[in-house]
Amino acid sequence: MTDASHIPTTRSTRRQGNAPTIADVARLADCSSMTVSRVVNGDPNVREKTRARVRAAIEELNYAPNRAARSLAGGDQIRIALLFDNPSASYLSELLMGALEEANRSDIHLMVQSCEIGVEVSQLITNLARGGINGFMLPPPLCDDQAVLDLVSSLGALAFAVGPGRAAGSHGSVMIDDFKAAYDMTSHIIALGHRRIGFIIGKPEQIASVNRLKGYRAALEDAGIAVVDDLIAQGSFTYRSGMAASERLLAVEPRPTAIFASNDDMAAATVAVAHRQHLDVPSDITVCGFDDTEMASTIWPELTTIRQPIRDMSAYAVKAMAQVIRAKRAGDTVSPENAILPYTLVRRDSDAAPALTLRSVQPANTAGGA
Amino acid sequence: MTDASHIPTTRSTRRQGNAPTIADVARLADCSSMTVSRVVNGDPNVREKTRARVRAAIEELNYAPNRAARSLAGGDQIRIALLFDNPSASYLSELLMGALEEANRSDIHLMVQSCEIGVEVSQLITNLARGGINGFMLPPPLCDDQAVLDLVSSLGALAFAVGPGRAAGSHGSVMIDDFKAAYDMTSHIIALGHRRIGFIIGKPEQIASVNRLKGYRAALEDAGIAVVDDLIAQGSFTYRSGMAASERLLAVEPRPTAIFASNDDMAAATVAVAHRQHLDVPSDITVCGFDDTEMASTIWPELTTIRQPIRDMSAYAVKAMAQVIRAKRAGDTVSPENAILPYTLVRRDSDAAPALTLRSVQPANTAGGA
DNA sequence: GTTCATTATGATAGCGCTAACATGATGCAG
DNA sequence: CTGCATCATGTTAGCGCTATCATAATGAAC
Repeated sequence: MTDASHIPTTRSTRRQGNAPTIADVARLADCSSMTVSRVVNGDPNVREKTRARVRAAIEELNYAPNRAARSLAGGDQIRIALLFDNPSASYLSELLMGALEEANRSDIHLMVQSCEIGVEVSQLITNLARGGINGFMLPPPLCDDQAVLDLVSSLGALAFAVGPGRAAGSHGSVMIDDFKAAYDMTSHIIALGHRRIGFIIGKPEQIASVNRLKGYRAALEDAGIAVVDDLIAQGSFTYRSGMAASERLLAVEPRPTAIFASNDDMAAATVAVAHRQHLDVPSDITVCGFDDTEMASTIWPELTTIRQPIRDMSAYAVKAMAQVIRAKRAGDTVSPENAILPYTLVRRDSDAAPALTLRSVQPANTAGGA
Repeated sequence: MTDASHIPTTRSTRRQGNAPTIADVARLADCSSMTVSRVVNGDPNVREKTRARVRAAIEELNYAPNRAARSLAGGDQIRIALLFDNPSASYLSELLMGALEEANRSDIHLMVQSCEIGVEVSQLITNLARGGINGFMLPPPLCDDQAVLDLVSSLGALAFAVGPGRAAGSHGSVMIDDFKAAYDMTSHIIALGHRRIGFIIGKPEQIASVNRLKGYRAALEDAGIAVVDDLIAQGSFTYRSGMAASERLLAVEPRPTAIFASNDDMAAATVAVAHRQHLDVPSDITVCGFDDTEMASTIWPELTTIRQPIRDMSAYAVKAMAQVIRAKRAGDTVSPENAILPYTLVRRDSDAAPALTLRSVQPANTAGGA
């Protein structure tokens, strides 16, 4: 038999699909595959004319680079694990969407890992880190756990907190300004004309809770409204706790005309309790939430709330992590960023001016408090 | 300069991290990398002794195969797009978890794509298919859209429906038996002693709605209970529609002692309406839902509902799609399966025996209906 | 036109793995 | 002990892409 191995077969045995390769594009554009690669990756050193030819060829063949090959050849594959303990579905799906999208875009291998917090976590993290995970993306409550953060660092991996209570130093983080958001929401309620505004605190262990409470207090003080302790009730972010807290709040005399809960579940519970007492929302009482979870826009009336850009946050996290990891590999020492992303106050149907009293229409920025 | 290229350098220039490769394992286990590959992939033709040595080496080095390299070399890379339009977060996150996990396990490239249903979808699908996507995983409402299904098939890709109203022929599907689930739930309520059981129908376009209604009717009939049209109200799966429907139902005289809503949002709305009318759930009225979304276990009382194994369903879908795609490539013609996965009736705190009447404790399988 | 710096393109060699084939070891019939 | 099937292992050649270096084309300066 004669040697036929050098005859250029269009498709080798091992080729599978019919997806065009970089070589196909190169052939059509009459250049080397390297040039195609340059065009695809935006290398500036390609003549405009060549670039156009390559672009046309890509278009014609409907070429898309093979990710596996790319990351193999590229060499600096980045592996990030997204660990989560918080089972809130709406939070999680937003988080996933942002992270997946960015990971896909930047050819980053993203592992999604559920884990129960506790003893197991450290084992899991250790295994993952030794298994080649370069970075850990940590949403709450994991990101508020210093032990977890330390463990990740000690394993030489990068920890990145998404939505932590406060930005810590050594690792990176993205978050919103909880204080300012709560301040804004409270100010919004005040601007509506309310003076007796109840507040439901979140789980005390989560630092965000404290910041939100502080924002509420600061807004009242800045508006010259006395902070009444009876109008502040402890909750724990659950619906049940929101029911108990709002029952307490609604029993206070005179009744508050607005209640600002530290998250949407507790706000939803407040609406339910108000309804049971035949109080209309918002004409009898304004109820505002925080987080803009699915609950907020499901119930009726839909809640005015603070929207965290969770999707952007997780996308940001992935991008920032990749940057840091690459820099680390290159030998540079970059200190990871601690970014603050903008929130939005989403106004829906659960807030209104208080019913009885229209005294002091202006924001009342004048007198001192109690 | 002398040729040094054959000197076995431990790390070439292009190696990046320090992750061990198959070659490292082979060296340590004193065999060829091919043998390691065989062990990793479970090829039976490896002597037990060798296998043990390789296993030990893998353990020692903490070796994990490089996915990119694997799928590059393996050749038959499978690319699946998960298209979704339904923005329900809890559904989505479950769906994602299952799909991601399975995709990860089986080295399948999963693309997650949000899309608005309508004109755009066909463009998107066309682009994806021409861009090398082999299969489309379609949750509702996409999977009930025959045009979408047809388009995917016509592009030579595989369509796979997750939770469609009915199993269609040409493409694959996973679903639960909506009829049977609704039948079971209704029977459960009947077994509790209820006779006047209201039902809230889902969106009429979704085929599942019809099946659930049929299940409800059948259970009543089989129990010898007359189906009363006044006790059946149309909803559309939203909270708002659930409120309107349950208000109608609760106004019927004599009042139903139980209401079975076709999904959890409408059931939650029913609870809210009942509470507003100072009806206790479940002592005054039993309320049951369907789907076991996050809402079901958030509100108080937590809802008795039907749990779809969404995670398992999406994992199943990925696995089944991979199988079919591989078979197709191999030239076999497999007709994709239409699987029915088991649901569970999750009993929580929103159901109880009816208050006043304990007549007919037994299921009453006797007399004919109206 | 030569020289050098710059820019544009190409050739080559892998990235880490597995398919396909080749070879070596083993067993068992004759 | 030869012959042949069977099992166990090794060799080789890619998968599709990019890093790296080499080379060719271009322009600016002398």
